Amino acid sequence: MKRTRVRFAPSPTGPLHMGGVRTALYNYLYAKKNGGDFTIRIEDTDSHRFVPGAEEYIIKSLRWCGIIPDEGVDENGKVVSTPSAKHPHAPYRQSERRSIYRKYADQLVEAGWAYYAFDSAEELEKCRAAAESAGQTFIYNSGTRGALRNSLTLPADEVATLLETTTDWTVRFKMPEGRVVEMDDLIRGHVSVDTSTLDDKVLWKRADELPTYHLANIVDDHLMEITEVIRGEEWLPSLPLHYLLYEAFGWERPRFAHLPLLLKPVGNGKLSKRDGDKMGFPVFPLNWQNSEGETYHGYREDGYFPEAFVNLLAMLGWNPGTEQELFSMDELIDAFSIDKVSKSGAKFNPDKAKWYNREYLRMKSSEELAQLFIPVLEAHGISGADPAYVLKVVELIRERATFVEDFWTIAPYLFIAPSEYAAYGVSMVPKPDPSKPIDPRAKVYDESLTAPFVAKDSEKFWSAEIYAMALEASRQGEAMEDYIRAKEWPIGKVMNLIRLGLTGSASGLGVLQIAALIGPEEVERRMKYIAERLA
RNA sequence: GCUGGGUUCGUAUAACGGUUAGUACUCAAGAUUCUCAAUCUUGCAAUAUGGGUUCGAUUCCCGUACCCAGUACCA
Repeated sequence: MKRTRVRFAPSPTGPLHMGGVRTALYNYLYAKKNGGDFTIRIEDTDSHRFVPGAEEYIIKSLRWCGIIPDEGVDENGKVVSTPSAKHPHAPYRQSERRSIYRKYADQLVEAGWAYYAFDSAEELEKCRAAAESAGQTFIYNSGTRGALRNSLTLPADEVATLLETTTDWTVRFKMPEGRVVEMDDLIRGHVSVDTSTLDDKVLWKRADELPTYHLANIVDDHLMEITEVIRGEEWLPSLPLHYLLYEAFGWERPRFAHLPLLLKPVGNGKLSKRDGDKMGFPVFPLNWQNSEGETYHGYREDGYFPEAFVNLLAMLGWNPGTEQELFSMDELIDAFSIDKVSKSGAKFNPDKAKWYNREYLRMKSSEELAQLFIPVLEAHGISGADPAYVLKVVELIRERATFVEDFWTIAPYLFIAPSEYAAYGVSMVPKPDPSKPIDPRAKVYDESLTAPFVAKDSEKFWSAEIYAMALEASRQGEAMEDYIRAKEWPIGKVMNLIRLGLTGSASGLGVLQIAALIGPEEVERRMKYIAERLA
């Protein structure tokens, strides 16, 4: 039995988005499930589209997710360029493997599976334009190659000269005529394609002496002893070519699995990097800044736990057939099975993503969450917070939080006094009730506190009354509820007013809980402040 | 256009010829409460469509519609 070996082969043309991470994850799960190796190979055969920093970003992203390669371009942050016991197949970057591919391209030409093509890009462009104006599509294949400039049509000596003297020729695959390629896909089952619909793909380019994806991919997968190729659905159309390439080389081919695409949450089409910022969710694992200085949001920076991100990604297009939804990486490895991967594209649901994060947040201990919360507090200018106090806050808020950041956004007033009051809250302060006139001179409450209201106008009597009750009640500390009930005051109204004073907001945590946390002196201070502000 | 792939509640999916078509997210209502969340309970909501095959089709076959991908000297 051959050892299972899979690879994740990204192209460093930009940041890896969540669809790419999912592809890597499924490869990783498959490898680990089968006790095999997960390798990373960088497919940088397109010299024009190389983006600095992209490769590093990809490796860092996968590491954040806990997807650690057994073998590959980078381990522990350093470049692996020369073969070693641990890295027998190095280098893992195709640009560093340049010298390998030429001989395979030539081998195919010698065997009659490929030929040299001398058509310039402009000539081909002309062919395409001509076909298009005739309402057809130009295909470089058995139907057209006889009329084009290549080693099949040109005399041998001219071919030899061109090979020597020009530098823009290519090696093209000679797509056989009239064959039906029968293929098997681990996810889709049997697929067949007629070769007459396929074209003579470029395999190798003299201009930069680099192979194209197709050649490099097959050669490297073979050399690296890959047993299963698990990749995105966009590769399904080139599967016949890849099958034929294995046949041409006489190599045993790996098994293939084409994963469904990740689709945008609303509307049609696949998830693109713009969708996230438009719809308010990240599409990248980590923040990414492009060359124009624009930053794209990352799951990490938006507060997602890597375990939650991995979990939600795993469940997009795969499911174990049970009702379990929460999986650790080890559980995923244990449950993973490629034939449970669905065939259709999965629309990403940001709400569900948040749900996953909340579930993971709830699984963490309050101590751990408090630890994570400290830096958030510091970022908001709260330094040197008492760890015991922070822990109490976390315990009070944890059930309502989705992200660690929420510990701050839900109740900043547990750390700083409110300076503004929500308009809605202020509007809820009771208005005068004509049917229930209050005697402004009643001496039930502290006159110094009710005075501002009484002095202004009778319209505010009722408000003043409530303020006075709230102030009085707030002085009772944690006993305020009993006090209010004993006095038979309208508990909801009084409590809401105290909450407004304490938090600046019309809704939120329990008043008693807030009072207990911030302490009686702070309660008094805040209540006096609101009395002055709203007078 | 052509070639290939896909199609179960709004979303992710379960049901590998026989179920009142299940679950989760979202949404709605109720309970609870000093408010808001959380929580609990209940509810709304799906087999794209037309033909076959079969005693019986979500499930198998064919057509149609729609969606997606590919159609580069990009991956």
